Amino acid sequence: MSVTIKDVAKKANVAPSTVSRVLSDSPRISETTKKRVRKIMEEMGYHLNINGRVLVRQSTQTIGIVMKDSATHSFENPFFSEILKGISEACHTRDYNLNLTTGESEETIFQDVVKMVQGKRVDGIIVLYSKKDDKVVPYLMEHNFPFVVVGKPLFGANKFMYVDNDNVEAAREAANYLIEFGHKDLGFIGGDLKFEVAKDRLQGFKLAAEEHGIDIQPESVQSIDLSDSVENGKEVVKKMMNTPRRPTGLVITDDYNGLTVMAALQEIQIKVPEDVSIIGFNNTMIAKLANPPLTTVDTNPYQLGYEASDGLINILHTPEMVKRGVIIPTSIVERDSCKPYNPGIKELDAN
Amino acid sequence: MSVTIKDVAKKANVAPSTVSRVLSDSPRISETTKKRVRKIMEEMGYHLNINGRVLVRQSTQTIGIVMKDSATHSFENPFFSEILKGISEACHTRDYNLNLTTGESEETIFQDVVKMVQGKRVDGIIVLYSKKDDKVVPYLMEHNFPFVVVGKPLFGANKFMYVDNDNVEAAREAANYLIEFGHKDLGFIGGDLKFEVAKDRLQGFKLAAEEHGIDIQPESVQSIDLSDSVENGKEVVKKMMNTPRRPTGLVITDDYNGLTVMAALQEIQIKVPEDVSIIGFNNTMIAKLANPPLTTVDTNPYQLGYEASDGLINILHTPEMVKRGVIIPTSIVERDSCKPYNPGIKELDAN
DNA sequence: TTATTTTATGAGAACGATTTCAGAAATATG
DNA sequence: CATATTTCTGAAATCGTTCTCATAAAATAA
Repeated sequence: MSVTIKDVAKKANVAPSTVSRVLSDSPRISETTKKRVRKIMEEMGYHLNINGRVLVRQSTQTIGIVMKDSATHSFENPFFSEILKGISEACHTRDYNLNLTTGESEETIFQDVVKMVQGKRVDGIIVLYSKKDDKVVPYLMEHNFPFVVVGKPLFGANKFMYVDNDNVEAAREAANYLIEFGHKDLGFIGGDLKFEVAKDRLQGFKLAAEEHGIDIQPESVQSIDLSDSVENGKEVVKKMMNTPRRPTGLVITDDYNGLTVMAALQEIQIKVPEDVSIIGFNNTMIAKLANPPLTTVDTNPYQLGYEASDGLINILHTPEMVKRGVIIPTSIVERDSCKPYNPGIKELDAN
Repeated sequence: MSVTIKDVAKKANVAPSTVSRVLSDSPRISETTKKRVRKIMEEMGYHLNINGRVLVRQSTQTIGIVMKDSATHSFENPFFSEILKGISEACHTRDYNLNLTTGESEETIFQDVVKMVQGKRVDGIIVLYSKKDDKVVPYLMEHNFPFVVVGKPLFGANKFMYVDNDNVEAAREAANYLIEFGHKDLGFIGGDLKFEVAKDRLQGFKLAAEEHGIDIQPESVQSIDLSDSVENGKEVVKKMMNTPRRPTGLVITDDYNGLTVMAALQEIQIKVPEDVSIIGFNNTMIAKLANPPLTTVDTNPYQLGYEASDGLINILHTPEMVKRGVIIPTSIVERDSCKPYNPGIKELDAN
């Protein structure tokens, strides 16, 4: 159908091998024939068929992306979009392609991964989460397949590369930020504790409280996640705010959830930041555009993605030179959702 | 390296062709040998190498996604994430793979497309935008490559498939919604007019105004888009609100921009919906979670993506059965950002 | 029983590139 | 001028499948 290397070879009166070498700009071909062959390629409208190359090179030059099951709506979360953007750009500069899993459940995603690996569809994989009892990472390790995880390494930490934030430290800082503002009743609204991020951030939060001799009411530690309905999420918040020692400062592990919290607070007439200060995570555009704009921990999702991608490609090229772990720094970006604690408020509103 | 069809064949004492036929469950192979071969495949840990198949079948079973240049931040917009989710799920049910362009500029994206097409990396392409003077669609048409565009067909409409909303009607309805609320001074904040969506929605907006004998102040029609900085966007809004006949009802062509508008209004002490009613587009989670929750035109992005994907795959399977255009219905979902016009307000705030 | 059809499998040529090995031509060396 | 080197190109195997065509064996018909 379309013009192949052989067609070009015939027309140029050279061997296919020569054409192939011209294609890869081999120094073993003289400039004159290169020019001639290139001209003929142009004339005939030749274009490399990548699949032939893939077969012999045993390399697809594409990397696979594994997201959490879309039941948990990762697509909805701008955090993932940002990571994806970072990955995408790193791939582009290194001339790699991107392949997305399309599975919806944990199981179908796993099958996608198997297909990618065994079918040799991709050269390496980026796993966009870290979760206990997940089959993906163990599978990849077992099969010795190059991969990097964005998140905390759960086991065999020294056996594969990961890119992560220091989430316990980040959460500690977030809590400290509120504490420094004088807040003594702190609340934590995290995500699904099956994921490591959520655990780490909770740990950091507790750590900060402990260090400052603040004790946390059990009711003030809750989790909502994207698989919950918004209504559910709001319920959780309302319940928390309806406890005797309701928090005046909230650490929320995701900007997206931050919006849910704000919506809930709005409904029960609690004002941010006047009545309660909240600090989010990720610094996605959501935080910037929220009303009021959200103070948040910038986890640099773009860079998370970029480093993961770049690191994976490095591993692919020089497997011996493995960067074991990359920790992307976090920083608090101050906006308008936090305020020094105003002792008057509490009594006034208490019921 | 890994076990191939030939290895299995040898061990099972059959020809490679037989193994291949077992793989595709051909009725021409007896159940007994099928069973035997399958068992051996299992034992040897055989797994199909997709690349061999791709080469002979001349089909990759993957479809390519082309987004607007990421300079315009399409990744950031949950609207695209939703579309992507729809595409992803359609692909999954039909067992197709997904390949993303990684280019950042219009030019590099175009090159990505050329690579996809010429390199035979994908069987078909979904173009996630419609834009005048864009090279992608003409290129695909010229090369007779299967594709569908999400957006309005610009030329050769009867030559390719598209999935779109009726954007002029949708915008007309949005404007009417405000008009029915008694708003007489209407504003429009659109996106980049290079894109067809933006044009259509502006047209619909003007149509509604005309039909109701409302004349629109030229200063009340502005555009901001994602490639602008947030600050720029806010400036535009503030300027518009600082005109003698400032609008009391705003149609905004994207929820995302809706947030920008709300942030700007907030800064100049204009309240939504008390002082100005706003209606957004797309019904992304942003709208749901905004403060106040945004009344918005639901464009069903998920379905937009799903239909595009599904349609493309249909085209790939039966090229003769082309659905030329699919129009996804829109509907207004009412939330809290719109209110009947309160004549008092205007005079009160006017300066 | 013989001829004919059906069923089950095998042989081998693709698919479109890359790459090793070898050899011809050109150049350098003695 | 003969030989050794270097430079350039070609032949052919290979990557892992699929698929057409042929054929042996089994089943059916005559």
